[in-house]
Amino acid sequence: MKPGNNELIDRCRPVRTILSRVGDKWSVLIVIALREGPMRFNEIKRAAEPISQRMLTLTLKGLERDGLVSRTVTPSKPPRVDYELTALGHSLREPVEALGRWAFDHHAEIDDAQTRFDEAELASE
Amino acid sequence: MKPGNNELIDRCRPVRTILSRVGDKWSVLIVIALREGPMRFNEIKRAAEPISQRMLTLTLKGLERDGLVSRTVTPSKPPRVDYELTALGHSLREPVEALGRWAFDHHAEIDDAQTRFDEAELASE
DNA sequence: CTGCATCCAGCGCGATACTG
DNA sequence: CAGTATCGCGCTGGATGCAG
Repeated sequence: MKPGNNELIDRCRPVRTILSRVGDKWSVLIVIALREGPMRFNEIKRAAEPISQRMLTLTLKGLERDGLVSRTVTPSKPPRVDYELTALGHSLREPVEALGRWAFDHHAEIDDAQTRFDEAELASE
Repeated sequence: MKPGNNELIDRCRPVRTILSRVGDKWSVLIVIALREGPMRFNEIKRAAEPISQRMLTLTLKGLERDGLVSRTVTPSKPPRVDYELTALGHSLREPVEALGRWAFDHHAEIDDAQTRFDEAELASE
């Protein structure tokens, strides 16, 4: 086996971890929602509808743990919590938006491919 | 509610679909493995270790359905099946590799952030 | 308003065994 | 070699209720 083969996996390990963040159901949506400035919990919830409260909490905590989002509590009454992209979070937007553009540009092709595939499958059954 | 809010979701819907492909556990690994040319089923399996046979089959079928990978059967004995990136599949490599570079460049920062977060969490318990 | 705890259904995915 | 079929566990994620 050529050495290159195993390096593929090794070099991809950290990448895979991050891709699962990016690929999870809500992370990207939240990162994009926060692109123009800080937002409060329920603002994000409305912007990212139909996210459930539970998943918003969990996703925000994950993003905060990864250092992509900062959380600021203002202990007023009622309490106020603002979320904002960190510098790291903003730097992630560039490659993510590139992927978004790709998706936008090609989703018609993908739809077509899927339709053709499904029809071919039906025909052979 | 401002109209802008819903556009966010609507414009992201096709994007989200594609992000789930990209974010799933094996798709990207396979796309990268195929970057230099066609490979046979078991070649990919070895390159993408420790993928299970089941997941390789399913992932390849998904990629084929999306038009990212083509499947060519040579009915010899034993049978031979080659998988290869389509033009669409190759075009996906660019944004994916950009994301990969971002992940590679920043995974140390993310590790640090996670460590700090986890320590802060421990301290407060 | 913000967020955690609990319960619960669905299915992603791995292990294993079998076919052409 | 290249799949398909089946089973089962664990995690994801939704609904609801409670707390600060």
